[in-house]
Amino acid sequence: MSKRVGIRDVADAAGVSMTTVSHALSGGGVLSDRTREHVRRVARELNYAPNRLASGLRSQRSQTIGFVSDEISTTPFAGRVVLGAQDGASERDLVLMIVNTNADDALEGREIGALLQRQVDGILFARMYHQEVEVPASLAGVPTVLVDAESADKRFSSVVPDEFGAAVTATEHLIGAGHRRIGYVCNQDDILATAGRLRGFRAAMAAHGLPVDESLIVSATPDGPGGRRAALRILEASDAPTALFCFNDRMALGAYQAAALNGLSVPGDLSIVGVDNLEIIAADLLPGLTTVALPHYEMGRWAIDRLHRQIVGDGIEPVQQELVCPLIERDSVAPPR
Amino acid sequence: MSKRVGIRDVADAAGVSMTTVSHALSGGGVLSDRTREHVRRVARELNYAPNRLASGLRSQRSQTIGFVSDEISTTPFAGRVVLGAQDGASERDLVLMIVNTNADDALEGREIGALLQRQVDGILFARMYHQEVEVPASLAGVPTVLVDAESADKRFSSVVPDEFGAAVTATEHLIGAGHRRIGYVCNQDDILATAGRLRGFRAAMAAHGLPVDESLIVSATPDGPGGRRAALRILEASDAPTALFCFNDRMALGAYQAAALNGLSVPGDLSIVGVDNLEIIAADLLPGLTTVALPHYEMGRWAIDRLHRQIVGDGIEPVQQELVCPLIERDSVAPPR
DNA sequence: GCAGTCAAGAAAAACGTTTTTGGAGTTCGA
DNA sequence: TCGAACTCCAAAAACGTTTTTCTTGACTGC
Repeated sequence: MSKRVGIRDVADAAGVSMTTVSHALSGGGVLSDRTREHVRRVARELNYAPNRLASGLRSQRSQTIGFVSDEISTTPFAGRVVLGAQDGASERDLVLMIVNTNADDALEGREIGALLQRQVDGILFARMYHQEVEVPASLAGVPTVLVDAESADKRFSSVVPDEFGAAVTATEHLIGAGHRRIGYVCNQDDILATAGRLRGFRAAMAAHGLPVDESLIVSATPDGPGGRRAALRILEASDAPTALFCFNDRMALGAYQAAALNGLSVPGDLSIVGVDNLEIIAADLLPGLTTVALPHYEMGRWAIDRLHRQIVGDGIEPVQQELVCPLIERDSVAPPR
Repeated sequence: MSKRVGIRDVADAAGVSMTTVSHALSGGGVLSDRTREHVRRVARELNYAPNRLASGLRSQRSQTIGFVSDEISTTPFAGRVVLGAQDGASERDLVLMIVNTNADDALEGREIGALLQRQVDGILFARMYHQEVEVPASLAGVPTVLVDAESADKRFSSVVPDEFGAAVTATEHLIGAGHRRIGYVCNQDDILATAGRLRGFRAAMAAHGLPVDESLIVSATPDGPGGRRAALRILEASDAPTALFCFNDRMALGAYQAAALNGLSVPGDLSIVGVDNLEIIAADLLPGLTTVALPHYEMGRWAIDRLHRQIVGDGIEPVQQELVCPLIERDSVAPPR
């Protein structure tokens, strides 16, 4: 392993100047096709790979994107968003620098500083649950796209799931199967997803002329035990529903347990639809859970695409984008008895 | 937002040379305490943050670590490893560049190249399931630590879970509760985890003088349906076991389903222990699943720590490290009837 | 009181690129 | 035929640091 091969070595080997090599490889400048081809071949033979630190220093483009997330840990969602962003980045020869802030403002400031010091060309500011955020002041001059998050400051582009549409899709799927009394296992946390899905549920019911029985809407913590408690409450109603729409798949898992405890079979006695398409739960449940997928991967890709255009293209207007949530049909929905 | 403030601005403002500023901030060189303090205060006032591209270019230290993973997507494990690595990195003022190879060798080569071009100081080469790997030739001269992976090439440090110990812990927990006939819901894939846990299971049984009934060891795909199938097979034995050790939590979820299908209650009629401590499954199951946690977070941290020492300290010997897997007790284990 | 150390800091070189400027040869219009 | 315009490429400056080398003055030991 001798010395790393630099642009100078390529220039010498090809019998041209460094300038010419740079132009030949980047496609810039005016060069005869013959020279360009020649240089490229020599570069390939020498296995030349430019030092991006140097090139970034000179050109003020590091070809690197910062990804700031609040918690990458507990859910597999984070991974999907990151994966989408990475795939998009990879296609554009970009690399992602990922930092995690543990929802700690001081740490967030430090980590963003670390990214800025490394001259990232732009930043993806991501949250793991769809929510409203305040964008840190340090990002003022930096191209930034919000992921699974929205800001009151509309100068930032953002991409979020269409929560309202997701709930409409799920509810209409149940209505389409013939259900008329439908319960909603709701999240008790006051986040944008909660409000959006509840509105969607009501809107879908209304659109089909179905009354919403408020006693069939019960809120709880958005996890298995919460779903179980909420579902049990709903099922003890005198006129129990034949179907349940659950805020997410973890709550749906709880609803399965509640059904089992009440001696109800899914989907025979009770149809269930979730949201998230949490592979690990939805596919492993018995029967498989019909659910509405959140477009995590797509959000990651969309965000990189947008960010990249904001960086290279000039004067692109910011956009607030909502992405559709597709229904994933499995076996937890059937016509009512 | 005028021009970015550089080291030259600090020098001018403090009335010293750039050299002095550099030394004052980095702690190197010989400077009087008075000058050092003065420069530091001025730098803070100006909000100076060095350009890491430039400093990396000159010092050949980018303060950046590459993280190469095969698939960050489907499991939440990846997130835990990354989080551990990030926390470790953050403490040392390092940043992680994360790339994903989708288990595609060509892409892997390209992505590693992208990292190397950006002059990462070292690389974490991670797999999402404990397995044997061939380290790409391009990493030959680069400080590298293997995470959740081992190589025949012992010049690389690596960190993996103690699979054997995990199985021993789980099995002994069941034996300690009084069980003597224990089934093993095994993974059919031939990966290191499979072999290690099976050996651990056998060793623990043998250590307590218990016979291993081969018909109580059934392999299947390592997911919910696989676990269900395997558990059903085991439970149809004439002399059914009173406890099941499952390769992972997803299979354990399948075992719960099998128990329910056989009218067995957990843990009254059947005790179950899993591996992974997949929060989403283990905590949401009813009853909560007792399981052995895999040290993903710890592996990430350990790897960064090791890598950092390999980078700064010279001539550190490579180490193959196994990390212990702690038992997480919930409610799926009880004495046999 | 003089060569030799030493402390403190400045000047300059270096890192590996990209970009700007410049220069030699060719073609072209008048 | 002469300058202008163009083509192709090279030389040099620039990016913002760190590191090496150099300078200056003060202090030692004898």
